[in-house]
Amino acid sequence: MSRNEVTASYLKALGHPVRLMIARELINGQKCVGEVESTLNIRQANASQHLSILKINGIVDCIRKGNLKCYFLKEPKKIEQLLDILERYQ
Amino acid sequence: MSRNEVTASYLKALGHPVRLMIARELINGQKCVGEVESTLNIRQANASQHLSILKINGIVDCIRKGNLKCYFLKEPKKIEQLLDILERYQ
DNA sequence: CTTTTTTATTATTGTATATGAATATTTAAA
DNA sequence: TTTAAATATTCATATACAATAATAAAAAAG
Repeated sequence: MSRNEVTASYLKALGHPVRLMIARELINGQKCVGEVESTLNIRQANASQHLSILKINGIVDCIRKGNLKCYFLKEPKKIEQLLDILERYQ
Repeated sequence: MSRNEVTASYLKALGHPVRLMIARELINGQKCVGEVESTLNIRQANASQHLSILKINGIVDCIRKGNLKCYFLKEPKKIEQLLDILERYQ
């Protein structure tokens, strides 16, 4: 994939209301799948699917913590900066 | 649309390789549809459709110049900053 | 006016995406 | 080692998106 395609894919991954909201939530710290599920009020499978897309695109990563799998932003500052720019004055 | 949805839609509009490339091209100044078409080597209808999506999402605007319709970035600095952040170290 | 140039729209078709239900997998706890 | 809890995957279906061809519309030039 070219750099343009990689960037487009990254933007596309963020360009879904549920996934964007997940990213927002993760700014405040890591969350396990169940927390994402209940915070956003979506189905378990759906949360897992969206997290998978974010992971594939390098937006999040995860670690297992016992029973749970905790997802976190790989580059939280980057996400914060993006949102700052996107929503400044909006 | 909520702020989250507006932002997601904006990201989604940019999250297509052709549209992202159009945005890149427009950083260097406005282009008419035919120029976009030939620069990116895509069909006329396709260029027009992608430009329409960018316009609907507030990424570009256009002015008629005689025969032509010139498209330009509404917030070129914003696009530049986004790309800077997205592609820093990539 | 008619013709040409440029851009937009429509219709079609194929592909991709999103969601939910059901099931499988993984890990920890009993 | 079974059972329960958490997460992932698969499958089915509905919807959205992308690209093309064909056509329409708008403006300028002749």
